[in-house]
Amino acid sequence: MGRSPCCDQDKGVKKGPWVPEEDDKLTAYIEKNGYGNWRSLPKLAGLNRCGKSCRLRWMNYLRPDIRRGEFSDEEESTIVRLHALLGNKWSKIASHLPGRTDNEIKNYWNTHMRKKMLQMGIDPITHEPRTNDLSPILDVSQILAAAIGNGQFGSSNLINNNIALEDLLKLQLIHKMLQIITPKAIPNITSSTNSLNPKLDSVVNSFTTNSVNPKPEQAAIQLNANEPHDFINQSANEDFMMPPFENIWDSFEDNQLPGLVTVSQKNLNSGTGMMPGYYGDQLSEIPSNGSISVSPETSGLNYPGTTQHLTGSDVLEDWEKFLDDETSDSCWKSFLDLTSPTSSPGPW
DNA sequence: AAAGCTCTCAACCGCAGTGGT
DNA sequence: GACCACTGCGGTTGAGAGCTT
Repeated sequence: MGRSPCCDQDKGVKKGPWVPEEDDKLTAYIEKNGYGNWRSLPKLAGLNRCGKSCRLRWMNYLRPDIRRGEFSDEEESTIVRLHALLGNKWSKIASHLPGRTDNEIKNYWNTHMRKKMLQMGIDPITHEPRTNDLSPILDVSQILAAAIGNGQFGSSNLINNNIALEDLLKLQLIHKMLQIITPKAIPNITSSTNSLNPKLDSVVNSFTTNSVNPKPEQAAIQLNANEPHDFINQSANEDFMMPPFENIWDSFEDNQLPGLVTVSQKNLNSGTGMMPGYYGDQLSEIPSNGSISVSPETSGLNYPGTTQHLTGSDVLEDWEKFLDDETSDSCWKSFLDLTSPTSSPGPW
């Protein structure tokens, strides 16, 4: 429509907070004449304001039926109900709350109720429980990052402790998977440790990219083709630094996860233990329609014991089975024990 | 006590909708 | 149907009050 703003032709009109004299003038005029033509009202009322500003002041502040003060519990629940129904239609919500203005409700929502809902774990937009609230899992990652950062992994303790390395890799794996599922909710972990030990890095890589899940010892032997290294029996005095968290994973291509890290003694011995949702060492993304289209032919890999999944729910079912499976039971039990706040202190 | 930070909310801005010509 | 005037709405801003360090 290309219309100029209402105040353009009222050059020199006052802006900003209203003073009591202005309020009095506006109130007196409207009480005597009523309101109708906001554009001409300021002149008639003797105000150096634009009509829009006068209307807003009257509607949001001076109107005699304005109700001030705290919102009652009943008003709050009405707002929540109506917001769930109408969204940010503040004027419509206000029409159900006598004496409250759209501006007041909007402000109250943005400053109080939004916060309250977030604290309750409810998404203030959808009014659904927040499914992306992964703070407990993030905490695990934070523990890991802190452990790496404060140097607890910077000693040979880790090297002499396969359990610790296993647990570390489990954490990494979970973190990476969560990043793929909800990349926005799971940020990259940045470690304060910047010096990357290429030896250990290659160990971790061979560990995690090997689809047959080698024992840590085997991985250590493969550490460097040109320079075989006794990783496990490395001297306690040798300065080993854990690679920054993200470096371990940056070596993988997008949407591609490594083969499963050894998860239990049983798996260790059998060399099995593929995670559901994997096609060999390829993880296919679950598209929005829930169906997956990766064939073993295209991936070139097909491992015994893995299922071909057609839908996202298949993958989830397999995950459930995997998590319930006694073969992985000990792995997850020890992992959960390790990360539980009530557990005895772990390797970090 | 003072400086810095956070929070609140009145007011502004731009745009969409509506009705009149 | 095109244009214009006006109203109403929702997002955003910024001054000042309150709180923390």
